[in-house]
Amino acid sequence: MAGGTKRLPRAVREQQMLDAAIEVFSDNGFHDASMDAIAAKANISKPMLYLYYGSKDELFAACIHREGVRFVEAISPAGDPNLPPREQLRAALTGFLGFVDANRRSWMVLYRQAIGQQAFASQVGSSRDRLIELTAKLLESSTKDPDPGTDFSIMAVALVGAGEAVADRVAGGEIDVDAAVDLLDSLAWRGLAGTTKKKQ
Amino acid sequence: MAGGTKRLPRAVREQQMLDAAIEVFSDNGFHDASMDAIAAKANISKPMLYLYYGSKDELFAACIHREGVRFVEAISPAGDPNLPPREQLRAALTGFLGFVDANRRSWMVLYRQAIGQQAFASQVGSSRDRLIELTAKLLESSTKDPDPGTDFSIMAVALVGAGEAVADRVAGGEIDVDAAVDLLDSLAWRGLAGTTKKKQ
Amino acid sequence: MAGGTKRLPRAVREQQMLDAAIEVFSDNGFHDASMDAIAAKANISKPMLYLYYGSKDELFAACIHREGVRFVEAISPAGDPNLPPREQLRAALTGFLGFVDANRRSWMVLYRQAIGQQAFASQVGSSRDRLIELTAKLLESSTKDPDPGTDFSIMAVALVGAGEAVADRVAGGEIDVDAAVDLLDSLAWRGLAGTTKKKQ
Amino acid sequence: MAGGTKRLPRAVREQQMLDAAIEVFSDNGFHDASMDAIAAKANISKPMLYLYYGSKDELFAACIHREGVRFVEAISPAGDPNLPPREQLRAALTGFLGFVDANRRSWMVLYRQAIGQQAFASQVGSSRDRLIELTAKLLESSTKDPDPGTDFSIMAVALVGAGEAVADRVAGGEIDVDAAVDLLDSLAWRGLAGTTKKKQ
DNA sequence: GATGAATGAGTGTTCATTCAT
DNA sequence: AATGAATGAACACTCATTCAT
Repeated sequence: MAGGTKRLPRAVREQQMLDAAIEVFSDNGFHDASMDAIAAKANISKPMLYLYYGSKDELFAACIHREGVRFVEAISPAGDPNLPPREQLRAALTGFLGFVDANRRSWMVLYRQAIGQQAFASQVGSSRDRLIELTAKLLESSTKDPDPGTDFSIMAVALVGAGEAVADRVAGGEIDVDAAVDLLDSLAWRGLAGTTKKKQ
Repeated sequence: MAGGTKRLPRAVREQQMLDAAIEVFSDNGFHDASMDAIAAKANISKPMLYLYYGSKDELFAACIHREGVRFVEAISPAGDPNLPPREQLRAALTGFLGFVDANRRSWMVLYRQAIGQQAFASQVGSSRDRLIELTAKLLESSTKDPDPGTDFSIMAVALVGAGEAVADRVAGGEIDVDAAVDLLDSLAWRGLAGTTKKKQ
Repeated sequence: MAGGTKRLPRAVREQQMLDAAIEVFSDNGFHDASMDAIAAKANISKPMLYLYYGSKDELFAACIHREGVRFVEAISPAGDPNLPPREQLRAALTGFLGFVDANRRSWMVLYRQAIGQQAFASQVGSSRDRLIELTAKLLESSTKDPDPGTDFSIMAVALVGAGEAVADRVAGGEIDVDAAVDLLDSLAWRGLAGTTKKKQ
Repeated sequence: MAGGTKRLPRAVREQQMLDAAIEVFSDNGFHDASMDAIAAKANISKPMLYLYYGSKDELFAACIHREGVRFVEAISPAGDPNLPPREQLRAALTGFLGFVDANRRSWMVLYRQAIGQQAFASQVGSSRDRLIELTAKLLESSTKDPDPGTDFSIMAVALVGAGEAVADRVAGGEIDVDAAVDLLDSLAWRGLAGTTKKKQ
């Protein structure tokens, strides 16, 4: 305890810090998260945080980055080109919403946090943009005979937006992942028609 | 100095302050907006802000409130029950996106800001929830022969989410209001089918 | 109400203001008493306070002054030179403690307040000094054959100090006026001997 | 700058801060003493004050506490039960007035200050109450054959009050410690009789 | 005579950030 | 490699005080 400053390899320390940071950031929001609190939670001294990350902003950026990577990894399997496009989209939705469900606090809050913190909006934007692009491609490849004027990337924006809104409810525990996937899948392919009595 | 700060009636000052506050809040985010900056922008002294609004939080809340009211007013015409439901939805979309287009900075950022500011999330949430409810009713009344299990309010969540995402692009000038309205309208009724070559 | 600004003669207004000021000062202490609160309690506008008293300090000084005068008036009857000195002292004690008992909040707190507020200590001091002088004279005139070196004014300081301490308890309701008078009277003439079983 | 503010051990800094605080509080009174001024006088930065004491109130409380302890220590020797009670009282008076004489500014003003600051009155009150209790015991044990109804604690209140009043004069340099001790000692045992020519 | 409107100046408090060890 | 000690710079908020009407 007193003086038990374990020598840990850099990589481990880094994760330890990010874990602590994410927890504190998500609990308190960016501004109300203090470096003191993060250092305390990570069981290290404040100067270590600065040694590793340079500033609060950079630390937050690192958090967003790590979560963004994890997020993309969670969705990537959807990219399996052996599946038919529609299955791919479904897989992507499942990956996305499953991730949100499994990482409610750490991701959701960071995500919503970061969007509000304009200094980081662009960074979140890049993760999101990758998601949108991926979605756009899926949409395009799964649409036979598309109207030539169709802008799939804007369609993807809308779908991802819908996905995010639904994800909020998933994260809030108001709806479960499967129902959310069905809803979005249906919305994508049939619009409101999907709410019409089936086969009747 | 610059603006000749001369005794104005209360109502005028209030708007002056809110205008300034919205500008500063939207430029800097809630936490990075200082009361000093807001007072300066409003050409008044800080104590006036406190006299009129009591605290930074209350000032921000007042901003959200005013914009929320304006927002609802902008969309309300859509409620005309003489129109067929689908026209109503279209009118609502036009009202919504038109408002965002016309009040980019003041609304968009406040909106995104407020969502990230946990203390205010609930307040924004209520405006948003009203919007979602309204949407849900439109969806329901415009769907003939609905599947009995359909949860229109979750559908509405998704659509509003899509709308917000598209609205971001509208506010960013990346897409124009009409195209956005078409897109969301199409998404609502036909899903991706709407991107298929028409008349085919 | 709205606009019912009664034209009151100056003297009345002054008392009204002082009453309000004393109440607020005694409730909150000098620093935590705001001119706003005083004006509100006096049912007048703040500028009136300034018109009549010039500043918060001067207002407080006026409070102390008025209460000081009242205080001295309450004790003065003791000066009746027809009474034997010891009766005079008893009358003075009764006057003093009776005043404190009857004006707990307004006097006691102001008094203790003012002593702590060094800017006003001297002013309170003057009321107090008059009291001490009076006491000293009583002591002197009632002591037959005094030791030539006796400094009655320091004796008076001690007695008045004892009186104030006892007065605190009177104001606090912990002891009643008569008991307090007996105690101090006894202390003055017999010291602790006064606590010895009588006539035994 | 002036003082070469170099990393000092906690204990040292604490005293440094309290010294400065006491000086500033006693010079200006609680409210008019600014944390800035205290920090400046202590040759440290304001955040240090907050790091060590948390708030202005707590800092003031710490001042009162430290002085209170010193005060009690100065008087404690009087508790030597080998001395006859009357000697004990004399020793206590000497301790008390000697302390006041030696710590004029730091104690006197703090004491008078704290009494006026309602938030701290209770804290001072407790020190004072201990003093009163101690005095009451001394009085009781030194009175042979007391009147059964005698309330020594009220007697003690009066005596301590007299002591405080005299202490003010001691602190003001208007009377020296020995004379003050004689006066109070005499007052306690003989009342005004003590001013009568001795041996008569 | 009376006041609503307005502010300059200051206070306590916090926090990201950096030395000195 | 690691940290306890220290601070500069802000910020929200308050209040006595004064115009302009």
